Amino acid sequence: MGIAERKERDKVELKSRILDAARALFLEEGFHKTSMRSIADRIEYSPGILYHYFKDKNEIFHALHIEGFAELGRRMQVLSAVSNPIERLKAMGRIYIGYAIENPDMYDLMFIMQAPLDALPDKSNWDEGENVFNGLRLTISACMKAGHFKDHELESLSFMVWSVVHGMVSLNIRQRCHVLACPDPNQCVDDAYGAFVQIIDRM
Amino acid sequence: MGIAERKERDKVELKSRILDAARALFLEEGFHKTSMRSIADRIEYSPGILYHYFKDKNEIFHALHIEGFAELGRRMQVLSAVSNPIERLKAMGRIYIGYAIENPDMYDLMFIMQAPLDALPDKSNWDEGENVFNGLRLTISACMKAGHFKDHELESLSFMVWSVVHGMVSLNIRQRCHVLACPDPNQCVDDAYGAFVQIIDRM
DNA sequence: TGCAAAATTGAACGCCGTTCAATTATCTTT
DNA sequence: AAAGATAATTGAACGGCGTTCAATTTTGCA
Repeated sequence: MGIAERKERDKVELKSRILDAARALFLEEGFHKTSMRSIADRIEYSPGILYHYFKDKNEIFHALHIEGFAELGRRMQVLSAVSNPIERLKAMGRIYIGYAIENPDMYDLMFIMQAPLDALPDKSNWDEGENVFNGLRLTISACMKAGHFKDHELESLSFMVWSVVHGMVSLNIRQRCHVLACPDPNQCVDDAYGAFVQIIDRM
Repeated sequence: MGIAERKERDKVELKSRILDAARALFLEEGFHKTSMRSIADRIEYSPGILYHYFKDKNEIFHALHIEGFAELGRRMQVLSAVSNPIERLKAMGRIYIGYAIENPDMYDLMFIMQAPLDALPDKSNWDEGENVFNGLRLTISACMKAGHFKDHELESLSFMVWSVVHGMVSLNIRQRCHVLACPDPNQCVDDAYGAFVQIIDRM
């Protein structure tokens, strides 16, 4: 039955063409201008077709947000080469921040917007986020086993570390950093992360 | 000219009735369900009237976001009674977090959403945010004068501290905290802030 | 070739923010 | 008190949105 297989290939192909169009529009024009109609326009199909491949708009953006996590995970892989857990933790932060600064819209989709989460069957099952946070948890756990962060609790400390980096980049992405004296947003984040690293180094 | 004054009063009154309706809808139903039509419905006027009192929807939400900052500022006033700068800094964080947890939608509007900023004539003039950040800056500056945070730079450290608390509450508000072991969001934030305070206390 | 099944369409529904000519209400002047 | 001017208010209309679904076209098979 080669035909059924070819049909399956066609379906997969159109699905990925839809995602290509959605991704391009999202990165070029932003979330609001990426409408179901504009996606359909770009692939030269009628709007209705999108609903045979995705339940709704949220599901399309959920798929895109998974791509973002795949890329972030890829970047995190270099960390396996860093054996010192404290160095690994610091490098992890730099990678996280680097991804956010280089892909602000993707970061926004992954960690700020509601859309991708609304496509989740069960809200407490955000696997993509869980993977990233687990990486952080493991690294901080290794730091503690190596004698750092005495008198701290793993979970709270992990969440606090995540909060520092998320706070910095999300304040930037959502335009709240004009209150800072430093005019260059990237510089602000680098400096503030530097201050955080300095603190970590003394723990 | 009592008539002109009464007319002025009427204008102000209707304007605040519009804001009352917008505020109520926003807090009851969220941003998306607070449409110009639903606001107009609630005050029993036609939709067009809103545009004689506000330039657009963003301006309405800008006005609401100012109310939020007024309340946050009011809460911050108790800090003048805390003379020890480190204690003041720690209390400031608790007030900030408390406001965010008790008014998640308002916090979202003030520090996450784009709408209120899009009503700003000049994006770099976000006075409300600047006031809050200045309070933080001054307190940290006092801490440094008292001998804390040696080898740290005021601006970077202030931004980092802001990032910690903003990160914690915004990850909560935008539903990214289900990855945490602790099931109660408030508890997570309290514990993570506790970890941060513990670090500050040793600096 | 004809028929069932699958893929695709595009009009329609009920929303949205915004605009503006037309209408109504109010104040001023005679 | 009437008429005219001014201000306040209306509501229909525009173009857009996400989504649905009967109708149509395309495809695979007997």
